[in-house]
Amino acid sequence: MIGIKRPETEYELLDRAWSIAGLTLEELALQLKRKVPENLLRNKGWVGEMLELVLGATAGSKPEPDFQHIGIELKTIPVKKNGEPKESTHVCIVPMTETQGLNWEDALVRQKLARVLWIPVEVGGDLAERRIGAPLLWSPSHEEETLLRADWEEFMELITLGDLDQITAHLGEALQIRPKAANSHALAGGIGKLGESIRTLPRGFYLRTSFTGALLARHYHCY
DNA sequence: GTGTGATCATCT
DNA sequence: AGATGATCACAC
Repeated sequence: MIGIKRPETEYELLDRAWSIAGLTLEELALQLKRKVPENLLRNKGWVGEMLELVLGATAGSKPEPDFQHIGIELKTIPVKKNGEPKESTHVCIVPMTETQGLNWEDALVRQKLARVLWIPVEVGGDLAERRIGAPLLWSPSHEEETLLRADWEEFMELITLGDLDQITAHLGEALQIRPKAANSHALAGGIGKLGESIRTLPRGFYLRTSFTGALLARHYHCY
């Protein structure tokens, strides 16, 4: 069964996600008539792309939630045997031009995180044998949103003031900014210290592992 | 280059 | 070992 048709409701999407829970990646790939790669070294996004396919996400690289018609973003999250995430979670590119007057309410990062379908996938060992976990449909709690917003506002102020050199992955409690580019020589538009246009390294917003780990634990621990 | 899907690999 | 900075593939 290949789920190519997009789910029309939240329930339909969640139902489909539950239907693949427990499958190995090999079993999922078989359903999709794909080959499991040897490893993820040159296929870092492979697991995420398989899940997009089977859940009926519109393949594409548009800067919007995967299932915009029902307001849901799909995120696969690599989890260790103890259930904790192994990696941070990329959310979206960081806007670095025309940022003045940008509100949290309108921020793409808020739109994407407003409702997320988390699909945990085992990490480590043979790629083909890793299992897909139980889906979790999540929206930030009031506390979580407050945290995210505070980080975002701090970052956007630095960007708007041209203080890009002050931004490192050490900043931010829930959200962080790290490079997001083909390589360290890539250039994107930005704002200089004098308000002028500059070229700088493209960056992305990421959720810290501590943040996603806490939200997974909060929802899965009650089983 | 931009933005999607992310994980890799090096440094501390 | 964990986190930070760097990198890989693909569509357009």
